[in-house]
Amino acid sequence: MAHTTIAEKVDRRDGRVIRAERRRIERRATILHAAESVFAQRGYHAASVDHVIKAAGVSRGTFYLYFESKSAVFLELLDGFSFRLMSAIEVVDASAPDAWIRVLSNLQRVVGLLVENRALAAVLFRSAVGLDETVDQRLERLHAHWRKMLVGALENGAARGMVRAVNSELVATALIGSIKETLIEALIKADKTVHVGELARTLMDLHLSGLRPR
Amino acid sequence: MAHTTIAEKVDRRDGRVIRAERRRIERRATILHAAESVFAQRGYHAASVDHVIKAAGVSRGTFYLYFESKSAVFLELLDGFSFRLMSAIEVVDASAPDAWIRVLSNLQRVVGLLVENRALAAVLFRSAVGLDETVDQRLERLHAHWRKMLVGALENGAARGMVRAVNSELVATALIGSIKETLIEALIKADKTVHVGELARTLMDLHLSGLRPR
Amino acid sequence: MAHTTIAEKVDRRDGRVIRAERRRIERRATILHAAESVFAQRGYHAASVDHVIKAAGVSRGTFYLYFESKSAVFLELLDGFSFRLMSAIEVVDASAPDAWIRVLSNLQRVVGLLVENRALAAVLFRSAVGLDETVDQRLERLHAHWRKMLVGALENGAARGMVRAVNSELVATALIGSIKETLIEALIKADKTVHVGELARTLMDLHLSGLRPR
Amino acid sequence: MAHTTIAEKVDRRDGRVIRAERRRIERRATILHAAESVFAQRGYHAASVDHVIKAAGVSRGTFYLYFESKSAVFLELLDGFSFRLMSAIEVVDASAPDAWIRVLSNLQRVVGLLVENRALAAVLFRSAVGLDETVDQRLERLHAHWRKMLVGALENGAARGMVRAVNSELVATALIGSIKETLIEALIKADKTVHVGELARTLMDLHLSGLRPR
DNA sequence: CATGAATGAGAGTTCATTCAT
DNA sequence: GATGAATGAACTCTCATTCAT
Repeated sequence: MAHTTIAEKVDRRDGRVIRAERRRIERRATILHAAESVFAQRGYHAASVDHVIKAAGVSRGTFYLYFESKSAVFLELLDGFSFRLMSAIEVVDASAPDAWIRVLSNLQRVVGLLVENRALAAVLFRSAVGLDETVDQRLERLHAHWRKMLVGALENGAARGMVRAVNSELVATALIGSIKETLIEALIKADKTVHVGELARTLMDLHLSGLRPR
Repeated sequence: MAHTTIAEKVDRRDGRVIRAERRRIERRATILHAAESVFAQRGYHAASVDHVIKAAGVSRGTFYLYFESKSAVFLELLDGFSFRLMSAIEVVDASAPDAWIRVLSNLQRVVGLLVENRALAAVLFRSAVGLDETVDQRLERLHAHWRKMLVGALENGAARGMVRAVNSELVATALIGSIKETLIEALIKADKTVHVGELARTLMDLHLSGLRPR
Repeated sequence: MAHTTIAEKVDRRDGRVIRAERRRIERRATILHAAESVFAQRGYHAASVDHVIKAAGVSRGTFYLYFESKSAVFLELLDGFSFRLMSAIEVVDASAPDAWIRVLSNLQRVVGLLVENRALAAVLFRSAVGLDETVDQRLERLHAHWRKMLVGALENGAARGMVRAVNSELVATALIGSIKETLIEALIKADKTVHVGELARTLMDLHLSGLRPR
Repeated sequence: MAHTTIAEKVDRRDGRVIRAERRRIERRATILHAAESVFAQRGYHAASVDHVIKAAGVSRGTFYLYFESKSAVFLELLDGFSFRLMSAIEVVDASAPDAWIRVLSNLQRVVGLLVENRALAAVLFRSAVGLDETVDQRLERLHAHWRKMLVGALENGAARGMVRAVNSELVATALIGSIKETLIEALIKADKTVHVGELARTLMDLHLSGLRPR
């Protein structure tokens, strides 16, 4: 992306450039994966560029050839993961009869994705603040994005009578918080097997029906 | 402190010793407050002893005269605040007719305390993991303590018919998460005025009645 | 070193890699020599990493690139020198007719080596104790090793009738002390020219024949 | 010595001053003793002013009221000990029939003194160099003094036929070295009981008769 | 005289980033 | 492109000394 413009690629499609391009992409991926596992194991701060390049089998200089900085790699991991998370969420038609089942499916897919990528998920959720100015800002933005999505869904749902009318900003934040916290707990502390289904169902039941005895 | 016996202190209660003692306490408080705001602004890692001493208007040596280490100050802030938080919570008799009102009062007091000490609250809630072994452990312990308390309350409440039976571990974690997240939002991002009452009421209403339309 | 396999090194024996390798070795030597002279001038404690890097014309980071710590450099100097010293000593067959001449040769070689490396010798002999646990232990070990060697030689010599029977532990220690002290004097205080031959001969004569008039 | 001149003492011998003076002397001694044991236990460098004042039960300021600096205390200990050592040596008339016995007595007294004050002796002997500029210089001076004394004795003895003619400078240094080294060994490493008599006798025998079989 | 709070220069070490080869 | 040697600012912490009280 950085040094080889698309124009160049089109210009000399004689094989050489293509192969070099492929090499570039592979190298980038190698470093990215190495960084992921290092960050996941040690957290953002305790993970050093040294750890990453050793895990990737790449020289120091090469690292900086493919990534601007330590925080840039982290940012990219963040973005990629966030994208996959977003992609797992399917828009639910509130008027459909199985609307709630579909919401539950969404939640299950999200939880499943997080559990599958537990290491990265843990890093993303626990490395809350103070890592690096750029990283902090991006995390903030991601959060804002998620919250906005949820706010929209709540208001939409309220309009269609699926949920009752609430302070949607506040409730959205609360829902995110409850998901994050239960997942952190589930991912990091407990024994490694997480019942994705139960977790999702319990959360949904709680938020749907509340704690008051029926 | 070492060579000033209690006798001596009593002997010369003519101002000298007393004033010195007061100065010590004030100095300590100055540093502690400076540390609080620095930690709140930058997070544990990005905050350096240098920042703290400059904010406190104190020399490097003085800092280490009053605190053993950077992590020691942080730990002290943590412990002190956690204690005040705990003290704000009153045990509620589940069979009392005004039980829910008292729970709401508890929640309001906690939220109020957090809002009043927004800087410290931010530190407490947002500080990432992987900072320092001691700090990590203490944060973990605090969290475990809070969760255990809530789990106890939920199970007690379920036994008395105040709340329905749920997976109390999971629900406790979810509740903590929702409180944490809404408070982080309220404290840091939004305009400085937080409606303590509304926040507490909304949270309680959400968790009590859920989102399903009545 | 880590990612440069031997194959690679062989592959491009066209100068590049070789020159880099040589540069590394030279740099290491530069730092080591700088450290040697700094340690010699100021002693272990008064010598700081700062002094060393300034003397070597090298940055702080570079120092730690080549050596693990301040004590590591010192230890390396110690070990290297001790090895050369040991290598200078030839085992003497006590039954040979020129045994004493060979002992004298040994002594001369040792003294010569010390005089040639006066800076290092000074470090080795004068450095005080209580500097650093690791350093202390190593110095102790070296000393013990030398003493043991001498004790063995004395007992062996006594068995073959070359020397008379004495408290070999005590005498070995005394011999070492006399060598150390005369060398410290010779190396550091006096004018720079030391008569290696005379020093060795005088010492040997003293210890062989004693002070009593013949 | 420092703040109360003799003139003052004579001026107002009304009791007050005298008592104050006595207090001063006692305090000074207290600190000095504390320093001695601290230095002995930890060596010059590892011993801090903090250790000393705590051992003496005296405040930081008071320490600096009686001694100019950390090194000043050490210097004073050094001087005092050196003085006692010198006082233990009796001038031997080389023409007396029991001259050698008297030399042995001297050696025994010196060794005995060192053994009695093993802690301090060890510090003095092992803290060779690089402690502090002032301390280094003083140690050098002390050494030079001892050596000069011994050189004089050797030359005197040679003139009277008590010992044979040797390079007295070199031999004096060698003798000092052998005494120092054996004492360090005896004082620090070995089990606590040192046979003063044997040590002195062995040393003297070695230096008198040498190692050559009779 | 006595105190001990305050100082700040200096210690060793780390690590993200640069750049000559 | 790729390398890894080199950099230096920044970090936490120590301790001999000063000085207001």
